[in-house]
Amino acid sequence: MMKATIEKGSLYIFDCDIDLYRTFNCGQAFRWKSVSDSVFTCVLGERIVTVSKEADCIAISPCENEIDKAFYTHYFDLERDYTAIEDYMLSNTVLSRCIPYAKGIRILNQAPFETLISFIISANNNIKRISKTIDNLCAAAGRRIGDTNHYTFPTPQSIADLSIEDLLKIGTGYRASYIKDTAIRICEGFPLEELRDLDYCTAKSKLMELKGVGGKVADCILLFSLGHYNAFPMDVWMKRAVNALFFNGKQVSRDELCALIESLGANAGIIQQYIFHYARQIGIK
DNA sequence: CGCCAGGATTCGC
DNA sequence: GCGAATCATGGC
Repeated sequence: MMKATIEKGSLYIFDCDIDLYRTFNCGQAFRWKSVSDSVFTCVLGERIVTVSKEADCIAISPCENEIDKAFYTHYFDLERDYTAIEDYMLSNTVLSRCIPYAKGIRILNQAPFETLISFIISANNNIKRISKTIDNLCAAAGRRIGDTNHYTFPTPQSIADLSIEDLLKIGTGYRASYIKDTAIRICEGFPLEELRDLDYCTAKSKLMELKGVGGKVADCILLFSLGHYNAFPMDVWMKRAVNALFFNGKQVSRDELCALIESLGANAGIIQQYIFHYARQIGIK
């Protein structure tokens, strides 16, 4: 059990080996900004959240009550035993290579609609520009918080209300119509939150009904916002990493890939994120 | 400048 | 069901 206390508007978690930098920069989230080496900030829901770490203690604010604490516990996936996952990886000759580069990553439980739109934007795009485009989208259609430079992520309706020209100006490129169409589908009642309770394959198929959502983007949404930890997103980095790490550089068949993912078990998606970050850190080719 | 990016869609077979 | 062309655009 994690040790935690709420004090003076902050939540303190003790004996926590999360690596904040890796967690916020491993390609699962696009809006966290670093204030310093150990302090990061992001808008979550309607408020500006700040997280810092000193030794093995992380501080999260604002936190006023048990409801806030429960939100952060879920968001940062604090109840999961990541040590067990990392120990499993260390026991595997191939996976152990990722640990020095990726130890301390947590899979965040992000807001599904934000994750959906963010990963539609991610298609055939680079992480720097994805972040910038999302920031533009928030400034254009989100709500400004006080007189700060922070904005909430837009509601489905406020994105649906944007014109294609607006979305192009923001920098979404050819994904503009996908974003608008998908936002409209959500407004019309697409059961995004309910995908959490469906089995993985059914939830993935349902997501892929949305414009701009193919298999890889669906896996990202399932893994980063809907609790499907077996989802295993395969982008260009992961393809290179899997080829290099598990198949000695040879091309992989679909069946071989499925067998590999299956062998990684219920936490395959979490392991995937460690591999992904490793691949990017070493600049795998 | 040319190539790349957490790919999806569309089309032809 | 599978390969190839196409898509918009900043980063490097």
